[in-house]
Amino acid sequence: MTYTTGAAEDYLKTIYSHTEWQGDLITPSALALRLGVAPSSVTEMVKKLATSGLITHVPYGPLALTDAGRLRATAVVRRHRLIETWLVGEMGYDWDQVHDEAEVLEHSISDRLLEAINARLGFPTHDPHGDPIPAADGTVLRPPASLLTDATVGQSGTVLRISDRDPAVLRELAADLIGPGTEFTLTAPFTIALADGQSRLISVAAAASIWVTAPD
Amino acid sequence: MTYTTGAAEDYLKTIYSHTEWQGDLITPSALALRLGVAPSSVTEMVKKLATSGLITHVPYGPLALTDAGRLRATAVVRRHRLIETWLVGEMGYDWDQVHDEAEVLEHSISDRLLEAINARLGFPTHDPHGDPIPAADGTVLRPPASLLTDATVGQSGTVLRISDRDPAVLRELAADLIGPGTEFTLTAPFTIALADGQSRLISVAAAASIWVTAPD
DNA sequence: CATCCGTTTTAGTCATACCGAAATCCTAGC
DNA sequence: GCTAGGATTTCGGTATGACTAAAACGGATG
Ligand SMILES: [Mn+2]
Ligand SMILES: [Mn+2]
Ligand SMILES: [Mn+2]
Ligand SMILES: [Mn+2]
Repeated sequence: MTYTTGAAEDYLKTIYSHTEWQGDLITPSALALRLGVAPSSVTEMVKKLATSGLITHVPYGPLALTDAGRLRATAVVRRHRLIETWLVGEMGYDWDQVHDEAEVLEHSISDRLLEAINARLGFPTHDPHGDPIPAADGTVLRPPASLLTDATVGQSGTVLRISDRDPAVLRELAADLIGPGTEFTLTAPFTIALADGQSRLISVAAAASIWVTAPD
Repeated sequence: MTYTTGAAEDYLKTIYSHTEWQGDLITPSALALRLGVAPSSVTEMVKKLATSGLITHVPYGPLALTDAGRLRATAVVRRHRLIETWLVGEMGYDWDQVHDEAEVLEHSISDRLLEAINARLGFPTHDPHGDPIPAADGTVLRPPASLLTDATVGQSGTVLRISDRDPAVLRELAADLIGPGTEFTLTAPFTIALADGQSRLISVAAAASIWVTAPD
């Protein structure tokens, strides 16, 4: 019933994250791939999550969070991102070093401690990677964004977020002083001009991790 | 081999804690009692811990930590107490509210984060309850202490630590402004006179939780 | 030397999270 | 419409961890 192991939370988070920037519902096979487990493992967990009223699932169809599931998922995401923000803001971590620690702590920190951290940080709205921190009620403020790899030459905009999946990418961009808020113009695939006129060559891996303001 | 689940850490911690102030080795039945599990459960865990080289155990005899086991145990205690100190010092917790949170986090926080917390706190030597924080190498500085219930009338001394087992006791003492460092003279079982001349009536439960400097 | 208490053995339970192989479903393309 | 092939589920397991009651055992004590 009140089934909330760390594994279940990770499934919920992954289901939620898939829709967060990609838009469409996730399929069991995509979920298996993302989590690095066999499809049959997904089927099993899906059964438990559906029984607990956290997702809906028509057999052979894609997965969708229920309201309860979305609330639980955003709660985990909220923890993850607040913890990351805290590690960078107060504990001396770099933005490429926070993910693993947050991945563990998001399952064990109490609500009370989380809110204490939140208050200390001054109720931040975004984590170090530019990801919005869901509110306690599950609300998320997320502006339209598109990948730098989908941008056209000449397009200008602002970096909104960097996927924190690949630490090497984060280090590359940190060295280039590129992060959320950076204003740019794409001058070639993938070279960008910064506001101060400097030019930066971006690796393909990095470009595929950078989400920017949607073009007009 | 490198067997370190949360449960195993709790067994090690409990074995260690028993010797910390009581002195003698713990027996399986005492351990079972303290942990709230059946004796057969202890036997099983003891087998695993012994196989992993963390404790020594002659059948039907008491339990003793090996050097490796003691190091692991003090490491967990160190985490527990640093976390408690941090919760009180920076996160607005009262000293009767930190135990449960520390009980969970002590198993999931990383060494790196622990050391960052330690540094922020200025490398404290004692937790909010007056318990010494073991060093990273397992060293513990612990002055001789005895229970207030064992003190004789007229005896003077300083409160060294309060057992954090019972939150109600902690709240009682906080209301009386009694804590580690409080100087006192025992005027009756259990009334103490404080340095400013004020007198305090101490409940039996509280007196049995207060450790004071050993009499000369 | 018998008794009895603490300890261990035995034989299980229960929960969680996996997996591969086989069966089944669904649909896109013919 | 039919069918092949890919996705999904079912089925039968494995593995681990933590726990238990009941029975057998051992050893110190009276
Ligand atoms: Mn992250
Ligand atoms: Mn992040
Ligand atoms: Mn404690
Ligand atoms: Mn303490």
